[in-house]
Amino acid sequence: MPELPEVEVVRKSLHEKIKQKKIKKVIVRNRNLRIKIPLDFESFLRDQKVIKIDRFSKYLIFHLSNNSYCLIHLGMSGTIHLIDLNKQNHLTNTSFYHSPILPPKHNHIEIIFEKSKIIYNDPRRFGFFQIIKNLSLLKKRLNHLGPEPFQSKFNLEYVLSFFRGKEKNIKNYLLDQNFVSGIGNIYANEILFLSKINPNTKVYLLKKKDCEKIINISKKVLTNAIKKGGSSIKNFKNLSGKNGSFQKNFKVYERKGLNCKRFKCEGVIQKKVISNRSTFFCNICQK
DNA sequence: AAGAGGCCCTGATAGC
DNA sequence: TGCTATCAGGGCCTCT
Repeated sequence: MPELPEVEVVRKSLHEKIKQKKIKKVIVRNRNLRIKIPLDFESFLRDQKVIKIDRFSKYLIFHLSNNSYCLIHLGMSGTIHLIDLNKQNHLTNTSFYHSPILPPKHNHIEIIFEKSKIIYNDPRRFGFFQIIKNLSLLKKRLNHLGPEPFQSKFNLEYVLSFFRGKEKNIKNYLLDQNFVSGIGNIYANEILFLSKINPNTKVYLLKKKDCEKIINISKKVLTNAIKKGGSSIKNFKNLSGKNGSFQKNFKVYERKGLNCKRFKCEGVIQKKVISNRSTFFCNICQK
């Protein structure tokens, strides 16, 4: 599920529902997430107020009342579910994905407030929850991440200087969180299609114009995806109504063998593994 | 230093 | 039907 747009959609809903709420209780059922959850995690969070919920790249950041932070990453399969404790049901008016009936097997963490609770479900356990004690540690923790596509730092000069003399292909760089953060495999494919750039192109061969396109289209694609509520794919089950719909806009992702959607292009979408990730592109308009 | 590859883990699906 | 192989929206680590 989670690239920057999906995480942003989750952040918005969470912020709306639990900001200024006090944590009453925390339950951890499985501490073996990507980062092991320490034994004092529950007691640290208890009685903290969640001041607000931020996001950087694909990370959610809970600001806590004691000036510390809870950093959350959803990995490949992490989802957050909000339960109204009065109704013991999913709140259906949020943008939370997935079925109201959770397979409880992978409900690893619950954070309980007075009238609601959030459940963290993650079958593959590539996600994590981590307490960060203060702002400078938080900055240090996220320091390796490059700018988001929206930031002014992600500009032509930055991109050109990053690419100078580099041998790797462009697909690789869009997925490289040190270069630009927040883009994952789906949006990398979509951005390259809209930029008419072959994912295998070595970055030192890219023209100034190509780099400009990548910058502008990255912003556009992510913004648009956020507007549409993110992308809901695979085993996602509808709640009714307000789910992400950006998957309907996919031009190449999961479209192997289908006709190119570009006006008057006769191409067919190819699928190739590039640096261990499935890569989709048109054999004609992405030269 | 840069780049290739492997690994963490479970579940869904494809192919035999 | 039931087995095995492959693949999945991420990120980190090691080796060369």
